[in-house]
Amino acid sequence: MIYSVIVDVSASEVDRIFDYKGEGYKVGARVLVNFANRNTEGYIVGEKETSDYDESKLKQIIRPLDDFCAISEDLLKLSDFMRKEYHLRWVDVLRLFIPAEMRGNRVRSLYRQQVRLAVQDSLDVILDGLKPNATAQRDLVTYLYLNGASLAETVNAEFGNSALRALKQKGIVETQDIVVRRTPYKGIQLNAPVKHKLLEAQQKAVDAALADRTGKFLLHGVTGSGKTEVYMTVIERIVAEGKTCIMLVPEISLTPAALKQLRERFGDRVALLHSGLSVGERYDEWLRLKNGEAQIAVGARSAVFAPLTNIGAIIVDEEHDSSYISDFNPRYNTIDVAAFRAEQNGALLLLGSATPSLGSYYAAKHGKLKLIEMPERINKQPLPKVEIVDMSLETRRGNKGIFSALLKQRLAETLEAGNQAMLFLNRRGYSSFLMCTKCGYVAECKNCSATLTVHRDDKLLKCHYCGAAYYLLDVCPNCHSASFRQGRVGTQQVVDLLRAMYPDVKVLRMDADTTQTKESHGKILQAFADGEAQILVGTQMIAKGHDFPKVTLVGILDGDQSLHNEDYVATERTFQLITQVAGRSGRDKDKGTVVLQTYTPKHYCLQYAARQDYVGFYNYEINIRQSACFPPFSEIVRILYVGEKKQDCIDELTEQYAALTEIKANNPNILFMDKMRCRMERIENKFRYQILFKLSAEGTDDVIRQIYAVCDAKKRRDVSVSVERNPQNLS
DNA sequence: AGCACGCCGACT
DNA sequence: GTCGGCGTGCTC
Repeated sequence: MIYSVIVDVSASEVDRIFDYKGEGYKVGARVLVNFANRNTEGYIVGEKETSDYDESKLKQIIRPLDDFCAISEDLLKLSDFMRKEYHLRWVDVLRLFIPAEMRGNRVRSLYRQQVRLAVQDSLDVILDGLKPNATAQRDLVTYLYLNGASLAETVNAEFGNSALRALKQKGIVETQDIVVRRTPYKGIQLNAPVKHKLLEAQQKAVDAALADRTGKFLLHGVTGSGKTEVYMTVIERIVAEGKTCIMLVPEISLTPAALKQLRERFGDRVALLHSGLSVGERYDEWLRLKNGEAQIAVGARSAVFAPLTNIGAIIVDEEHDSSYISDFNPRYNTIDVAAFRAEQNGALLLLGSATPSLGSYYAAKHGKLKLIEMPERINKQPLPKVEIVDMSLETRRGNKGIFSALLKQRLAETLEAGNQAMLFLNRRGYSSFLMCTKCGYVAECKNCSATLTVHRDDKLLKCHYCGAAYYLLDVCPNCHSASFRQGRVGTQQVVDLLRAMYPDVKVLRMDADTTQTKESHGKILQAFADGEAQILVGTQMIAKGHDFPKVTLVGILDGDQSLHNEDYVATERTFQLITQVAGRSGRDKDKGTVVLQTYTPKHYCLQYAARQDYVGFYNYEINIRQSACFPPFSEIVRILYVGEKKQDCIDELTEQYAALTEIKANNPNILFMDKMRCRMERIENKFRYQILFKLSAEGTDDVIRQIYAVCDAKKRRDVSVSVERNPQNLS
């Protein structure tokens, strides 16, 4: 038999099928092959009788790499869809489907010695055969008789290693190597699951979803409306029918509390797939899904590739979350993938959010998704009151600080009442730039076209694009003046200011700088939940999914920040962010308030966000999108040219632009096309240029294929050309 | 991606 | 003379 193999080398030059000879392999299996004179791992993606290549020159597959077929037929089809849809290398897609450490044999199953009785006799008979003074041996035998087979390490710890050795020699016990599964969070204390009676709205939502087992649904439920319970009930029902489920959540919301709840509810039937697990744990959880020991996969976006068959439901929580869009290598949209898998398996797809993405809500409005609404909070609690503060008025009144008078007042009240506050500012560091007041010099990164951010706690200037760090300047390198002006306030400075204002109040900060290690993230949240601090200052990572009952005040320090980007999604993202941050306030009995500071208090986005009026915002924004012809009324495509040599990038772009101009000439689906430098012309010492397209919303498959073809024909080895469909940021 | 092959500059 | 720079081509 001849097998089509994709070798596990991520380079476009070898991302094509190579034929090998072999016998008895399964399509989808991982194999070892000799490629270009060295041994390489590969994936079998097809089998055939004859090869187009000179068959006498075909090499033999060396051996299989696993004792199972790593990639199912379904997933192989999905990989084919993805590589075509997103123009990805086949290997890069296949690599998504298996735990990373399986490649290069860096992880394997964990084996442990198990001890068991080797004889069938009754306990008395066995004990009779042992000397009365051999107490350890007698105890061990009794233990095994009562408890059955046990791990050698447990037994040895209890009865000593010599007892085991002696019994083994006598043939009374035997040992055997067995696979033990590494279970994540084994230590957590599980309580009996709390079964909430579903409220009417929840029951209706469940019924609606289960009424069509192959339907695609958008569940729009305000924060606190109890969506999680709906997901859980759907999963329970589907699993009871003998099918499997996938539930996707933003990585950040997989808190220990959420995991505990899942384990309590579903026990061993759930497998967790996320970055917090150890390598071995992740592999074992994957295997449990693969061989059917677990039926429910829960995890961040990559869990959409869970090795399940017979999937009955795929649930995507917080479907608007940007983490579902992988924005580099390999780029894909998790929701598209989920929809494909759902269709492939005849499963139901349930997308849920309090602030659905505009595209999803539009799809729901036009019948492509079935809309389920849950407009009320569980406890009928009012949503927090949002107070908008006009910061320009504040400045005119002489307050040049970052805190408005109202925020200071609310903060004082909150602390007075013994409650907690969260302050949100989507800008980390101390201040956004450093400028010499005398000559106007601004500190810039030497690898990127970016200004450097001041980081006062480690006395550094940092580049937020490439991570480079420089010593904080005492004097201007240009004119030697020692007087500097600082840019806009960042989280570090907010903390400093708060500490100066309230010397006795504990303040925690959570941003990319304070969460560099894996656990630090959870630690900060836990400390805040435990009341170790009264104020938490953070970037958008504090916005999602955490439930702090004592928080009664949320301050949004710079509500404008993300609003006035040239990006067409900026308004949508701002709305989602503010709604989410605001949702952190007053989750318990105490009523919450939100102070929203802005220089544009009349902006519709902020007005709707303040009223938590999603539908109002949607109607307004969708009109803007329509009149400006932005998604979902069109598709934005960008081709990105990146390379170390500026002229090479420009030359490659120019040539391809010429070819594309011809395509555009007779293609009405290309509404707009232009070439330009990127907003960040240089990142990490590489130059960046782009061609931007606006395509009509429908019937663009053919255009896309032509664009891909032009890109594939690139001539320069050291210029990378990539295509992004609906890119999330155009930096 | 790697690696071999091949063709021009400055060194013991 | 030759060691080694990196441009180019190939991998079933």
